Amino acid sequence: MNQIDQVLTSLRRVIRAIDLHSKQLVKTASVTGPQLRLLQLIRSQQGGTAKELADAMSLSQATVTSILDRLESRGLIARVRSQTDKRKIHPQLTDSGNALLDTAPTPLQDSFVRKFDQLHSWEQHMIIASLQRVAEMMDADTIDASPFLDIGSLDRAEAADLQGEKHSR
Amino acid sequence: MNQIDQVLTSLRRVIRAIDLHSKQLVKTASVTGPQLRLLQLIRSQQGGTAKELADAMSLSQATVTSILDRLESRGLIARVRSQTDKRKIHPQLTDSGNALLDTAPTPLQDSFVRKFDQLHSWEQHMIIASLQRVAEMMDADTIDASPFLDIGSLDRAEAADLQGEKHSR
DNA sequence: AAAATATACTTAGAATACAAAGTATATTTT
DNA sequence: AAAATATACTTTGTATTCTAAGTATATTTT
Repeated sequence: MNQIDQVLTSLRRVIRAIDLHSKQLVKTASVTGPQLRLLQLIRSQQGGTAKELADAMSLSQATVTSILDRLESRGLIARVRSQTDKRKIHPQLTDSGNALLDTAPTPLQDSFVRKFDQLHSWEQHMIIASLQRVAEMMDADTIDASPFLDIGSLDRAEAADLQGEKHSR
Repeated sequence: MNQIDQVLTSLRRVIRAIDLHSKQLVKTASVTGPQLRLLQLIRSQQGGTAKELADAMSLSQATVTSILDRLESRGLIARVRSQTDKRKIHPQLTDSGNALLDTAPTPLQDSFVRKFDQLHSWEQHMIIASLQRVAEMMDADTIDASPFLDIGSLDRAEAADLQGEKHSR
């Protein structure tokens, strides 16, 4: 198996594990992974707009809309329209949304978190650096066709940051 | 941002990049990422069954069924039932399926492959090792609730291998 | 040989995820 | 001030992904 195949295969395993966990989560916490993560972000980014939440989650606005729909229909959040700019929505946790968050587990399987915590510090850093490297190499691509990307450059973080502004030009 | 959050965030970025690329791919190759990867596996695992393909792709059988449906309806594959065991399906590439594969790009964006190839060998190995480590730590979880997993053990590869046999017990 | 179990696949239903098109509001240009 | 653009969100339509339940065929037990 060549190296790109190994990358592809292990990523697919990871994606599947996340998905399976999300589906397990429904049974214990009665919310899915993305729903739980969105709830957490609504709490931590108090007063944030739907768009800001989408960016923070690396999801499209359309996807966040549909997750908000489900959370709203279950009474976990409320959509509050901004007074100063009526286009904007500020999702707010309801009491039951807050209550659910207080008892919910992590959005990654506990046993993963436990195992990760037990790794040596250098290995944790290696894993995070590798994941970020892959993310940078991959999502730099999505800035249009990015025809003039200087591959040697080290500060990819900037390119990644630009992503959120794709529509602003 | 804590370490688990960094893992979660970079994974989400990677997943999104893969998804966006898959959607770009439709425009150039008229198949999605999963469809293309399935076609490749059908070619390389000549005579394999649907279940074997699902395992190789780390997908459920139901998902492979639905991807096969779409490929079949477009005439890219044919479902051939096994003579010796009529429960089994052996997907076969049609002529147009073969033709498409010959002209299709890689299932990861070309520019990612190019960038990855340009990394130093040690960095490539570090990335692959990290991804596999994460995959092992995550999908070892999916072996039922795995209540008696020895966390200290190093040979996680075995646990991961068992996954494919989940239904055989 | 009949009944019970197991395996391979499909179907049904739900959540996630996207792009593209649509609507409402805000900002900029003319 | 009117027209043109831009932004924020929603709607529509499609694909992917899962589980759970269903169907058909094979294997094992009784």
